[in-house]
Amino acid sequence: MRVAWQRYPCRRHPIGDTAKMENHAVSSTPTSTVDAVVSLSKRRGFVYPSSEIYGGTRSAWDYGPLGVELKENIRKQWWKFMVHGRDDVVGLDSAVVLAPQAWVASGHVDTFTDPLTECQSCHKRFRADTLEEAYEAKHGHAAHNGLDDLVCGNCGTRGAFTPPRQFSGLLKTYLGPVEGEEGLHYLRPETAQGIFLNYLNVQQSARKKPPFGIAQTGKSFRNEITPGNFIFRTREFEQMEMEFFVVPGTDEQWHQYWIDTRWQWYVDLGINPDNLRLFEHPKEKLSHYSKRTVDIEYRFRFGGSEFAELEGIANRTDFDLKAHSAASGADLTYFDQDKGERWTPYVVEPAAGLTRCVLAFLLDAYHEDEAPNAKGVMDKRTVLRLDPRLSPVKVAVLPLSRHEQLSPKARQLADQLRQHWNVEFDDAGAIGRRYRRQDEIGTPFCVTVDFDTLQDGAVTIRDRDSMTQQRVGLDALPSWLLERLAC
RNA sequence: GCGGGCGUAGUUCAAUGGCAGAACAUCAGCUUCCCAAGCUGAUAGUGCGAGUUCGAUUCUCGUCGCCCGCUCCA
Repeated sequence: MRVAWQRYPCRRHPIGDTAKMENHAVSSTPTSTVDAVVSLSKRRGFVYPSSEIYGGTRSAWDYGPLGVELKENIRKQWWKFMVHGRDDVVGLDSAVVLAPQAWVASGHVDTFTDPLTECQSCHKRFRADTLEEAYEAKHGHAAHNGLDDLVCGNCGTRGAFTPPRQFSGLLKTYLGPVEGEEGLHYLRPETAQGIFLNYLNVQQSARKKPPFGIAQTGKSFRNEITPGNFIFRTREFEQMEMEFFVVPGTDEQWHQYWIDTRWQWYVDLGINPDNLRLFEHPKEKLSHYSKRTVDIEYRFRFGGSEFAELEGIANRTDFDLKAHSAASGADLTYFDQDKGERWTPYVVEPAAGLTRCVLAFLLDAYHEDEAPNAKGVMDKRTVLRLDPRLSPVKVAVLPLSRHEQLSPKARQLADQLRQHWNVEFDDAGAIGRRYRRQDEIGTPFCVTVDFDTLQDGAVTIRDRDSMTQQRVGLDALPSWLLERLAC
């Protein structure tokens, strides 16, 4: 009944000395960080395969007790940074199912539908429309017999293409009592359009004038041909998007501003900048709405590629507002009183993948090092060096033993701290083991109640990163923690 | 969707056409336990479904899932 929790066969990017391991690709069992994180995720309750007891489903993964904390903490930090921390951005939470016309106007119904064909000789897949366009460009006329006249660019076989199949990236659903074309709606493939549809509402009710932004987080759905790489590409995923409306002509400066600002966000939350890079989309491959797009990529170290997209920062120009204005008849222009002009704002969009962020933060935080165990022997220690703002559990309260005097006292302390933070109480097993358990899930502080506590009213605080201990009085404990857990 | 590889406790691995084992992890208990300590005990598995067979975890087929490639781009 269980989904096979198979290790990635990728042996190219083991932990530690990559170059050394490449020379020994056949030796032992090298483990990539992705492997280790996938395994940890299930074991400790960050991420599970969805519908596992039914054999699983490719479309999604489920977030367990620790995963939901991490995901929500990332969302919270994004919102704090992008909305609460700024005077020029406000929030929104629009519906997942919008009026279907919105997706026609936005271009998604057209551009998310690709006629795919496959060469029966070499099984390589192509978009039928681009093949036909290429033929026409080369020969000056359309192919008389359609795909049958075309030669496979990969293997050279002529006329081996299958009839094109329409492949839509949009997930459909049917609303209303009768399942029919009248009820056809789409699940949003991006949260952005909900923002554009509410542009006028927000602009007027929040009394904002460009430059200003509207931010929204939430689920989006895409009928990906091939989901994969753990939670990197799924058909159901979560986004954190902000549409920033600016005066035309200032869009390029704002675009650069958001590229820099978003980069800084990741670094500030602990991502190693060496694992980040920018990727400039080639002009000919830009999305239908974009004038320029720069991705922030993270070194995920998947089998096929080192870096992959974490966030895309696009200059969407006035494409969306103009398209919705034309299709709906609504006037989405802005009247500039200073200039006495009416114009349609340009839009700069930092669009991040929340679920991708979960993976990036997990991978970047994952460390294996050595620490002496009780016998003084060096032992493997797995530690998630998450920024405390992101840690699922902020404080673990651990009685030194299960002695009848310690556990109740520790429980009491845990209940007290729980009013401020997500706190875990654990009295099962040896103290060293419990420290290691907390290391593995990234808990920054462990508070130990011991026999001295009963006398002096103080506890031992153990720091995850420095592996140091210090004694703090119970009265001073909340403020001590508050100072270090600014969240 | 197509091609290739893979599927045994939570994890890492054994074994077998005839009762599926271990280690670690987990849980319970003992120990004034500060970095996965020790002792005792317990839970737990052949992804799912057919077929061949007296008997299938093992052989065959299908299916589901994972990995690689085509593709997708938050």
